[in-house]
Amino acid sequence: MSRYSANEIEAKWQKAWDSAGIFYANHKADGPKYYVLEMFPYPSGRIHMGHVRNYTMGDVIARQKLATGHNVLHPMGWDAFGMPAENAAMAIGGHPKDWTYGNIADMRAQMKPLGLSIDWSREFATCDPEYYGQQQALFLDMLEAGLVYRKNAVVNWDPVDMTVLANEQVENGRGWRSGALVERRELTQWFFKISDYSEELLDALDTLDNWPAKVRLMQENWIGKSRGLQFSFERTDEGEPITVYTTRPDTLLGASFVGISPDHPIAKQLEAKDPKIADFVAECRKGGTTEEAIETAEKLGYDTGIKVKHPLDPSWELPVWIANFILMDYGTGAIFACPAHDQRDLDFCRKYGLPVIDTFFALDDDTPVDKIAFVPPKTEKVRWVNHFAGLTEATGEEAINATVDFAEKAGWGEGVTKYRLRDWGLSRQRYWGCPIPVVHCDSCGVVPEKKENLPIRLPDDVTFDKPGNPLDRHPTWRDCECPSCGGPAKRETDTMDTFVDSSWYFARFTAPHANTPTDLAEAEYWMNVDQYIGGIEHAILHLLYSRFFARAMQITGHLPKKAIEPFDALFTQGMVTHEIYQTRDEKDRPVYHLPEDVEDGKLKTTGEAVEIIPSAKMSKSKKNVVDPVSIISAFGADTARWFVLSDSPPERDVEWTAAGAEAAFKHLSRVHRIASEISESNVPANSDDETLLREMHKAIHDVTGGVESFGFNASIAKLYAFTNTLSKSKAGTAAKREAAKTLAQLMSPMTPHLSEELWQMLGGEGLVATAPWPKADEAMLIDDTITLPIQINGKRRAEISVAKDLDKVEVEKLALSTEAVQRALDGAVPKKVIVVPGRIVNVVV
RNA sequence: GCGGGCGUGAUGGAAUGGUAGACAUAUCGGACUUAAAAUCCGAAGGCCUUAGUGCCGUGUGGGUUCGAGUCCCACCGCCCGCACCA
Repeated sequence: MSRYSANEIEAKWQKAWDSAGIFYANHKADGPKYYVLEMFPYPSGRIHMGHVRNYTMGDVIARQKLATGHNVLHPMGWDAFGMPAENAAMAIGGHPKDWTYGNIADMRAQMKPLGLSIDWSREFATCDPEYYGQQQALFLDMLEAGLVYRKNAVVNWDPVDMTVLANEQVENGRGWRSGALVERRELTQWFFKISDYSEELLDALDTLDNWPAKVRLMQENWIGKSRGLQFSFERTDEGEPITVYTTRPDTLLGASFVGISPDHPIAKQLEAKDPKIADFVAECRKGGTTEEAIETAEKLGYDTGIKVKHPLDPSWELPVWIANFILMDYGTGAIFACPAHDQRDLDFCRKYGLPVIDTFFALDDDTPVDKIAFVPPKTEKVRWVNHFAGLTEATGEEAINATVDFAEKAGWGEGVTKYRLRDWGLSRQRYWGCPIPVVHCDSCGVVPEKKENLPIRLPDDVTFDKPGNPLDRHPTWRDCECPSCGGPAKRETDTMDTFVDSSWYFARFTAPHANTPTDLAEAEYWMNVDQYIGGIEHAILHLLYSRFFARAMQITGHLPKKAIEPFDALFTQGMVTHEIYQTRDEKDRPVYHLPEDVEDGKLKTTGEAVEIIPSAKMSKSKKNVVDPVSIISAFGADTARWFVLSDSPPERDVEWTAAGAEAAFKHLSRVHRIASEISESNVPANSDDETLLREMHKAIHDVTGGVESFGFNASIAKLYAFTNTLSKSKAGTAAKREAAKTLAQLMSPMTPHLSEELWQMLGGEGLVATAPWPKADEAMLIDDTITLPIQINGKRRAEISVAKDLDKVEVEKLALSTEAVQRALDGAVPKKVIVVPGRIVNVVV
């Protein structure tokens, strides 16, 4: 009898799959297509367990679809541009390109042993000129279609590194690398017009039935639709009226002052004239635009001296303040403040001694607002001081609608819809990204590059010894000819946000070698992605940007209409976690230890006891990482795959434990041993064959159901149970052989190598990977005789054994005749008997 | 503050409104062995001077139902997302 030696088996079958070429996605083949995609990795250099879990899930789907006769597209690529490569160049020298391609080679080598059913012929990296050149072509088409534009925008600026920082790169108001205080700076940047699609992107969320509700909700909140009243305050001087937007127009009679953003045009005018205002505005601009910076900032205001007239009463004058908490890029950059019914406004008015006017009262309480604002509820009745009828009872909603109607009829305001979603700034002052293909010409201005000059390649001869963008100080790269007038011009040195790279890669996979961004015929066949799998951390940005790009690519003729929503189904998987092992150094600072250095709660080296901190996401800094490569060499890829799928539901986190990994390995060894014994046994057919056959069909049914509904843990539980059944069965060899072959097939999406080995051992034809997926026989799923529990008043009291199709009346008779029911009835007639066929009997006494 | 999710044995978790705890881990017992490992077999939610197919039991309290872990309401706890958004 042979032993289970995973590494040998795995190498052997990977070779067999390769030479059979079964994972090449073939457009020409018969059968329905299926496109399964996992979010592609950033080439950091090492794969981690999170990758293993993500790609294994996708692989289970891909392999099961292959076995059910689909043409499967299951590609892999690299999200290869980005800051870490430049940081590595700055920290350890070398070139970002070499670092990135070296990492890709390393990671590919670590990934291949997992035995994923990937069509490697479609592999690309976003830093390949063939890829980013097509991205530049796409950019030019979008520019032509009016989907890209340039404008000034306020950004986080790191004065030491001399670059724009994303909000995520600002920590406590300081640049994450330089530690310098971040400034807000206005720069001319390129933007995608994603905000034009706010309504469309919001409405279409309703069509994404196979997306997690949570993700749809997060996108809905991010797009942030609101309905309100927009109107202008006339000034008492001759200046331009101030337009404000409010979602609570019903509080208009509680107005205390009008506030404008420090970036509002009026503030800018005043800034030029009045040095005090200039100082104040400068003060406001300090600090980043991040949530944290804003959260901790004190509310600051400055009275401009300007007065405006209340729209309902021209003799009522309100002061105009500049306030640091008002954002220029939401609404109109100006508000009217109602302190009685908004906490933020109340705090501000108390600080600066502005009046507080109540316009809403609770039904049973008319105490004036003191320190806590009373926010009128939208759906409950409150008493309201209204503009036309004095005091009335109304819900907030009624009050809002009444006010909008009133303003529109009176002609001084209109109901408008606003969105929180802002245009997507794509300019980055970095080297390692896709160059924006435009040039700046003194006589022609901003001119798009000619398509025949694409790709605009990144120069290789760059240095990272100074901060800032190396493209800016490259001696010759910037210099070029104006594509329009032929005169001397300068290339744009900003590169694209790396989110652009990942916003269309799924489309490129359908024709990765085309000399246009996509090949429409291929896209027509393969799109949409039938199943997309990735982390919840991409719930908003990546997925929203991709949805926008799918629309932009249709407008520019690069995707067919059907791909308006590129991902038919989305699954967000949980993380892989591990306990953290910690000791303390002489200064009581924590020292973390790798799991491989700890045994029985003690350090292997010194025997010192470690403190065990509850499981958390695997991270290098806490050292609670397990290297997939070492797991694969110790137990094999199938064990790693089996383990990451078992125990926890896929959307939840799974805790990696050494014991669990060993148990997975033991189980696979056991299956190997059982199959091996069967292949060598010779037991004649007998009465247990039928029972085993029924169990087999139940297993087919349950495992298939689990795989098709992302219940991998449930499938695996059923596979354990079926293995136990098979192991204990006294059935004849022929029946056991069939059952074992089916077991191999059912396991094959999870443990593809072992399954091939078992399949071969048991005399299966060809490769199990391409053998038709077994079908459950419905008739075999219900036993001839079933056990029915008998409840009395909803409590289980007895059970009866009945034929599966026994008539309801007969079942009732049988149930009533049981001793427990007779005892409970004590001669009385039951009030009611509920018989749920095949399920339960409930007797109400 | 707003929005969403989750609370089940020692642990991970299972359960279209129908036998709660499948399956696995850890634990305990037995077989095999000189012994251990491996393997195989088995026990196992809690309670009890009545060991009974007895009572209790899915965060807490109510409700709907013949029947609730599952549906509804309130509360407690934990987790996640968003947020000076007017």
